[in-house]
Amino acid sequence: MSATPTTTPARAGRPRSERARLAVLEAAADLLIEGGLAAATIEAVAARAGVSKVTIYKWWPTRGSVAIDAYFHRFKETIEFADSGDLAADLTAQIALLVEAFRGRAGVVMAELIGLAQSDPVLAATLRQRWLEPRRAASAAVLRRAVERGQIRPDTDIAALLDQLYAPLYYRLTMGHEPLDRALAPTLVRTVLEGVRPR
Amino acid sequence: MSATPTTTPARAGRPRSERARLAVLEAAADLLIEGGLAAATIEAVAARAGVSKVTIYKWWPTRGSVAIDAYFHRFKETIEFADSGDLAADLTAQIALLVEAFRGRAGVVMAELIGLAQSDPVLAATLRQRWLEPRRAASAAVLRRAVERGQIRPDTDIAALLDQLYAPLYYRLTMGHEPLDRALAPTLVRTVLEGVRPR
Amino acid sequence: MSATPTTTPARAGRPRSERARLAVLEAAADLLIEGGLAAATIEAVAARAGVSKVTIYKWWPTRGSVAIDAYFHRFKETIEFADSGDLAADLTAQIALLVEAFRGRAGVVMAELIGLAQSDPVLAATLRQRWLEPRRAASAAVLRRAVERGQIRPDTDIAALLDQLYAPLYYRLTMGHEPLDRALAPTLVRTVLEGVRPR
Amino acid sequence: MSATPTTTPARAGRPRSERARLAVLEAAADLLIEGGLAAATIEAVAARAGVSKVTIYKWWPTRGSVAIDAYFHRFKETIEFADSGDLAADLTAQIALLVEAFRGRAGVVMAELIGLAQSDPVLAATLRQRWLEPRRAASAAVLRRAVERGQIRPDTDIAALLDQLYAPLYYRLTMGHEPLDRALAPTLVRTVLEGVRPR
DNA sequence: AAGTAATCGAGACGGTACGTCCGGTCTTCCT
DNA sequence: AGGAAGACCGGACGTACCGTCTCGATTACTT
Repeated sequence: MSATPTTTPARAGRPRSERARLAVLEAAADLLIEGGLAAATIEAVAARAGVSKVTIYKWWPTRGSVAIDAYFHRFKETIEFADSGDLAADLTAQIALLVEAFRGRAGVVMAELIGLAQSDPVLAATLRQRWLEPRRAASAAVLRRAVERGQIRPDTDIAALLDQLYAPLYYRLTMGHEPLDRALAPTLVRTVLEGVRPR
Repeated sequence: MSATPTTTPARAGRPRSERARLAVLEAAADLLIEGGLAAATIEAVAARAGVSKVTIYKWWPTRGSVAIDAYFHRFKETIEFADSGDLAADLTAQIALLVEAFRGRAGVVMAELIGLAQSDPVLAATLRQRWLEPRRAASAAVLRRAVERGQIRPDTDIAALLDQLYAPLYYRLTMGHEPLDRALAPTLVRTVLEGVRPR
Repeated sequence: MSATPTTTPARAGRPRSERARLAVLEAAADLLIEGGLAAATIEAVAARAGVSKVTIYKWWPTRGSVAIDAYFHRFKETIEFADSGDLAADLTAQIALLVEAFRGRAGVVMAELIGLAQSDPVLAATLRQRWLEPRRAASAAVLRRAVERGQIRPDTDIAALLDQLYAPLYYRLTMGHEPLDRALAPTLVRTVLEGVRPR
Repeated sequence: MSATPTTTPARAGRPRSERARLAVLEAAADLLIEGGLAAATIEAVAARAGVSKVTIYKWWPTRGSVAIDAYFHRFKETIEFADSGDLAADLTAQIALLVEAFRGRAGVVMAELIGLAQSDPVLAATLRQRWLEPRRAASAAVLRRAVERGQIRPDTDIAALLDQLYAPLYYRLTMGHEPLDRALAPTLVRTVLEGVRPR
C-alpha cells in the first residue's frame, strides 16, 4: 500500500548469496590460472569454493560461462582509448596493450576460452558480447573519426580493417606459429595505413 | 648390423591392417561431419569402424590426431598457387579459395580442430605442421618473389604480412563476429598493398 | 498490545494453518496412491500442496510421518470388533477384514510403509503405536475373554497366538510368495484353534 | 574343427575379474554389518572395494542386488533339515535355527532387505527365489511326509501352515512389537499341531 | 611344417566428471 | 509467530568416455 520508492524488487525467498557468487568466481579464476581451463571443472570449482554443484548449475548454464565470468572478474581490463588525433600512435598503443595482455597467463586462458567456444555456442556468444564487441566498437569509433578527418579513405571497409589490425593477435595466440612480440603492433598499423607497395 | 638388401623393412609379425586404418578414417570423417568434433569420440569411432579401441590408440596418440587425419583424408585440399606475376590477383585467388573452403562444413570442423588444439599440444603441433606451414610457405614464396620483383618494399615483415592476409579468415571462422563473405579476399589484399591512407 | 479476549490458549503469533495441514495430507495421500511411497517425496508433497518444505518439516519429523498420517487420513479403517461369543467366527471376521483391506491399493502402501520403517525408527514406532497396537489390543481382549470363558487353554501365549493369526497376512503382503486370498482367514483360525493333528 | 569338449565357453575379450567380484561382495557385506543397508551405497561399496562404480553397475542392476548377493556371500546359512520322524522336534529345531539367525546382525540386515524389497521388485523377486523358496520347499517336504505318515490331517493347507510357523518370525523382525525370544519356536509348533482349544 | 611375433576383435576395468535428485537447513519478506 | 518462497550444502545417483588391461584368434615372416 505504501509507496515503495526503493528500486529493490524485494522478492520473496532467501536472496542469492553474494558470498557464494564471489567464492565461485575466485575459485574458478584461481583454477584457470593454475591449471588452465581443463582444471576448472564444475566439480573442482565447487569443491574449492565450498559451494555445492547445484548452486553453480543454478546460476551458470555451462562450464564456459563460469570460466568467462571468472576471467572477467579477475582480468578486468580497461578499454581506454586515447583519441589524440595521431591515428597511427593511437592504434598502435591500443594494439600493443592487447599484445601485452595476451603475452601473460591471461592470453593462455583466453586462447582456451576461444577453444571451448568452438563447441559451446553460449560461450561463443558471451565471448563476442562481453569481450569482442566492446573492443571493436571502441576501435571502430576511432577509425570512423579518422575517416571524418580525412586520414582514411572514405570507402574503407571498417570491419575488415579491424580484422587486419586485431586478427593477427588472436591468430598467433591460438595457432602459435609465431611469437606475440612487442614489435608487432607498429608493423600491423604501418602496413594497413601505408600499404606495402613501394612509393 | 647385417646388411638389409630388401627395400621393405620386412618386419616380422602380422603387418598393420590397411582395412582397419581406412575404416577408422572413414568413420571418424563421417562422425565429424554429422555431429562435429564432439561426436568423434574414440569410442564412437571404434564402434562405427568395427575396430577395437586399442587399435586406434596403437596408431594415433590422441583424439585430435584421429580427427585431423580424418579431416585430411576427407577434405584433401590442394595448395596450388598460381604465380602469374600479378601479385594482387594471385593473392586474392588464393585467399578466396580458403574463404570458400571455410564457408562449408569443413570450416566448422576446422574451427573445432583449432578449438581442441588449445588444450591438446600434439594436435596443435600437427595442425601447424600439416595444415598451416605448407600454406604459409607457399604464400611466403610468392611474397618473397614479389620483393625481388620490386612489387613490395624490401623491408617488409613477411610473417606479419601473411598474418594480415590470412588471420582475418581464421578470426571470423572462430569468433563468428562477421560472416566469411566472398568480397573479403580482394578487400584484404587491396588494403595491405595500397594502405588506407588517401593518396 | 491489544487485549485478546478470545478463550483460546492465546498463544502469541499466527496460529497453525489448518489449511496447510490438510493440503499436505491430501497431497501426500494422492501421491501415495498414484506413485507409491517413492513418489511421496517431501519436495513433491510440498509442491503439490502449495506449501513450503519448512512448514512440513515443522510439523512432521520425517517423510514416513507424513506418509503414515496421510495414510490414516485417507484410509480411516475402523477396528470394530464384534464379540459375539463365537470365537472362531469373530476372529475370522476380523482377519477377513484386514485381508480385504490389504488386497487393494492400501495394502501396497502399507507394505511400503513397513518397508520404509526398516530404516526409519520414528516411522517404525509410529506404525506400531498407531496401527499395530490398537489392533492387537482389541484382538487380545477377545482372546483373553475366550480364556475366561474356557474356550482357549489358560496357558496360551496370547502374543504368539496373535502373531500366528495376523503375521501371515503381513508376510504375504511383504514377501508376495503367496496371494492374499479370501479363504485364508478361516484356515488360519481353524488351525490355531484345532491344530493340524488328526483327532 | 577340433572337438572342444571343455565346458568353458571361451568367450572373446577380457574375462570378468573374479577379484573385483569378491572385493565388491566383501566390501558390501562389511558395510551392511557396520552401518546397515543405508551405508551400503554403490558409491561406498565401490570406494571400499577399490572397484569402479561402472563395474558394479555392469554386474548388478540395483543396490539391492549387490546387498543380497553380499548377504548370501557372508551369511551362507545351510538349510539342513533333519527329518527324524519326530515332527514337532524337527520343526522346532528348524524354526529355532532361524530365530537364532535373526537375533544377530543378520536379522537386522534381512529386515532392511525386506524393507528395500517393498520398493524394488527385482530385489523382491531375488529374495523370494534365493532365500524364501528354498526354505519353504524344504519345510514343505517335511510337512508332506508328515501327511503321508498320518501325523497331519490330509486336508491341511501346507502353504498356510508354513506361514503360521514362519511368518511370526518375520513379523516380529520387521515390526519389532515383540522380541524374537528363543521360547518362540516350540510355542509356535505346539499351537499349530495341537491347537489352543482345551481338550 | 612348425615356430615366432606383431596385430586384431572383443570387452572388462579403474577413474574422472558429468548433470540431476532429494534431504535438511537457512534466510528473507509477508501476513 | 507462522508461513511461502526459495537459495544453499551435502550426498548419492546413473552415465559417458577415457586410456589401460587381458584374452583368444589371425596373419605374416623365419627357421
